[in-house]
This record gives sequence, C-alpha cells and structure tokens, in this order.
Amino acid sequence: MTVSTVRSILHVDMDAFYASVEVLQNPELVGKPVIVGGSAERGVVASCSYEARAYGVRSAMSSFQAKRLCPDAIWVAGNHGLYGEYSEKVHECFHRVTPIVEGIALDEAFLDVTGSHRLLGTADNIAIDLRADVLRTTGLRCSVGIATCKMLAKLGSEAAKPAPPGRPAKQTKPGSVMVAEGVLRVLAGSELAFLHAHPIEALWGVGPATKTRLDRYGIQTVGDLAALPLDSVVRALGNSNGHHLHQLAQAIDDRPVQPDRGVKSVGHEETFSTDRRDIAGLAVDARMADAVSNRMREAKVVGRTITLKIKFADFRQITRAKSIPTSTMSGIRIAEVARQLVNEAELVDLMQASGVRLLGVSVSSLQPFSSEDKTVEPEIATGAEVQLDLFGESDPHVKPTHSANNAQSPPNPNDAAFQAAIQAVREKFGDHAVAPASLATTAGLRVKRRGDTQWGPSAPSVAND
DNA sequence: TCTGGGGTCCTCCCACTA
DNA sequence: TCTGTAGTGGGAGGACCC
Repeated sequence: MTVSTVRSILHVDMDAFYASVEVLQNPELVGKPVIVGGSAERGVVASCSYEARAYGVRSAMSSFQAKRLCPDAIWVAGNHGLYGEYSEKVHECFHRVTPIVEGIALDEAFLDVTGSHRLLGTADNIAIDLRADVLRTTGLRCSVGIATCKMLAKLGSEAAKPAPPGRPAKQTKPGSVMVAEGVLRVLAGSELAFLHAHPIEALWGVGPATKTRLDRYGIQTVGDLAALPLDSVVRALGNSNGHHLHQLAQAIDDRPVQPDRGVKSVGHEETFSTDRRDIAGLAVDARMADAVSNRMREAKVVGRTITLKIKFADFRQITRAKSIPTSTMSGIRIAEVARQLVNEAELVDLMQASGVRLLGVSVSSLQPFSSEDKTVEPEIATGAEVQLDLFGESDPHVKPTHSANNAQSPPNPNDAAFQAAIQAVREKFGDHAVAPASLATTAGLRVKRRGDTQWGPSAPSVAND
C-alpha cells in the first residue's frame, strides 16, 4: 500500500516588481504611471506600475505602443543590479518558510511547504505570514497562489493579483477562495472547476503558436482542451507537447519543486539602434564574449559549446554553434570561436546583404569550474604562469593560422592567472577598468553589464565603431 | 511604427560509429 | 571489405517563459 501526501505548493509572484522597486527608490513616483524599459525606438516594456496598466500598458509591449497608450508615463531605464539585491532579500524570506524553493525569475518562485505545516501552520497561514514578511523586509507586495501542484499555484497567484486602479475588482474564480488580500487558494477537489474556466493561453506552455494551432480545433478554454481526445491533441501539437498539455488540462501535474536548478547556458546579446552592414567594423564578438566570460566567472562555470545568434533586419534569425574539445570560460577563446562562426563566408555575405539587427553569443554544455577537471582547458585548471600580451597579437587564440581548425588550437598558456587578474582588477576598479584591446580603439565603447538597462538597443555610440 | 534580453526545452535532421 | 541499421550526439531552429 502506498501512502500519498497531498502537496502544498505556493507560487509567489512579486507585484510589478521592477516598477515597485523604482517607486521605493524614488517616492515621487508613488501613484504615477511608471514604466521600466527601453524608451528608445526599439525598446520594450519590462515592467510597469499598476497606474500604467490602467492605460493598457503591459510588459513585453513595444515602447512605441506603450507611449501611445500612456503618453504621460514616467520612463525608467531600469537597474538590474538593484533588482537582484531586492530579489535576494525576497528569497531570504522564502527560505525562512521552507528550504524547497525553486526560483523561476528574480520576482517569482515556487515553494513546497508540505513539510512546514507542523512548524508554521496551514498553507493559508504560511502564505499570509510570508506575504507580510516580504512587505516588512523589502517594502514590496506580492501575490501568492496555494494549490496541490505547481501549475495551479501559478494560476492562483495570477488570480490573486490586484486589479489596476479604476478597473473593477477581479471576481474570484470557481473552485478557489481568496483567503486574504493577495492570497488565493485553489480548493482541493475543485481543481478542475478552477482550471477549466481559464482561457487556453493561461496554460503554462501555450504561447501564440500553440494557440493558433488549437484555434483550428475551436479550443478556447482549458476545459475545451480537456474535453478533446488525447489522440486529437497529439495530432495537433505533437507527441511530447500534446501529452504534456493534455495532462495539464486534466490538472495532472506532479512536477516537483526543484531547488537549485543549475544554470544551463550563459549568453549576451545586443540589438543595435540601426541595422548594421559594416561587419568588419562591428568588433562586437569580443565585447559579447567578454560579457559572457565575465558572467561565467561570476557563476564559476565553464562551457564547451559556443553559439552565435544573428537577427537580420527582416527579423529572420539564425544560430550557428560549435563545440570545442575542452571547456572554457575565457573571453578570448569564446570570441575566437564566435569569430570563426561569423567569418564563415556565406554568413558574412548574408550579414552584409541583409543588415544585422541583433548579434548575440552564448555558451552552453556548462559544468561547474573545477581546477581538478581534466576536461577543462588545462591552463585554466592549473593556472600556469607565462607572460602574455593583454589581448594582443601574440595571443595564440587570435592567430589566423588556426582558423582552419581552431577547435584544436593550443589554449592560452596563462589563462587562469589571466582571468584571475582581470577579475581582481574589475573587482577593485569596476567592470570597465579592463577590456579587450580591440575595444580600446572605440572611444567610449562599453559592453552592457548586469545593472545596465536591458530593454532596448545599444546607444549608437556603442553599436558604431 | 512595431517586436528586448536572458534563458529552457523540444524536435528534426544529419553525421558518425558500432 | 562492404552494406544496412540503430543509437547517439551535435547543430539549427522553433516555441515558450519572465
């Protein structure tokens, strides 16, 4: 006989997180429509206050559209570093409740509180106390959904969100109860009543493409999908996605709350303020690689698959990837492989012909950095001390003689010491104190860092050499 | 007039290998 | 030695999330 425990899952979602942090920093913004994001021509809305939402502004909306809807909004560029600090405080509150916390983003997480009841009371009490703790600790409000599975908890927190000012208060959906302000519980045994009333796009994993496919079958709500035979769903959405979404539509979701999910890739990409054709003058691969390398050092990971992403002026997007024999976190090595990918003749032709809107570099096939690991570039692992020119021509990685088979080229003999030195200088003097020599020729050129605005194109001076 | 940045996961195709 | 096949891993791209 098996004994099954009914799980208590919380989904906690901060209310208008970035915008609320900005209001906390600047009390003059209280009660005003605030939009965090790139206000430039190609920017988007990252977050907005509830006052801005009353005008119809939503996150991920283009800045152009947001300005049209709310011309009087106050635009804030955003400060990712600051949001990270607040996020840490919020997560400390989460960990006071349970060690089983799965962070989804800076502003939301799943908490499995099944084992916390004896110590902290019912899930309702835990959620109410947690919400108060977050408010007391950070000054920020959050919404909490309580359910027996992750999907329903997430839908619950969404339903618990406040309505924008001037809009009618939300009606509590069937199968749920509002236990307190900002806390909604999906009633055990009434999950289907709650779930089936939702529009189909509310299901986690249903985006525009899947919605379009389901539209052909007349599927508008989760209930419609649940009523469709499995083989029809599989025919419409494919085997994996079909089975998965059909299960979710029956409120079957036994995915555990997974704390400490390791990072799978680290990347950096930038949209230019104008489309670029002067490929030779971009020199962006070094900047991108430097930014990626920086973050890999912070995360203490190395990786061996380098992916280049190009978005053309017509929004066509391609990716090109290459795996190298040994893992690396060296910006020079990453740039070298990225350059190989860019320099493939047909790609250069394409870039020049079509114009490039966005360029990005990422590293995957990650593993934790260990000096003992033989699959890590040996010089990173051992830190052999050999004098090299900083980013100079003598760097074996950038010699064109290796271009035919760069994956096999000898690694930088000073990489570990070199990376450590860069890190030390940056910690002491700031991120911009050291940069690749190829960037030094570009006056005022600096790569975007964590903490800089992320929601718009680089300034023209950055994109243009 | 549009449509960011940083990720994850999945599918399909192809090359390689046993 | 050649051929067919199945498994596997890499690469490309799509879809989705916040």
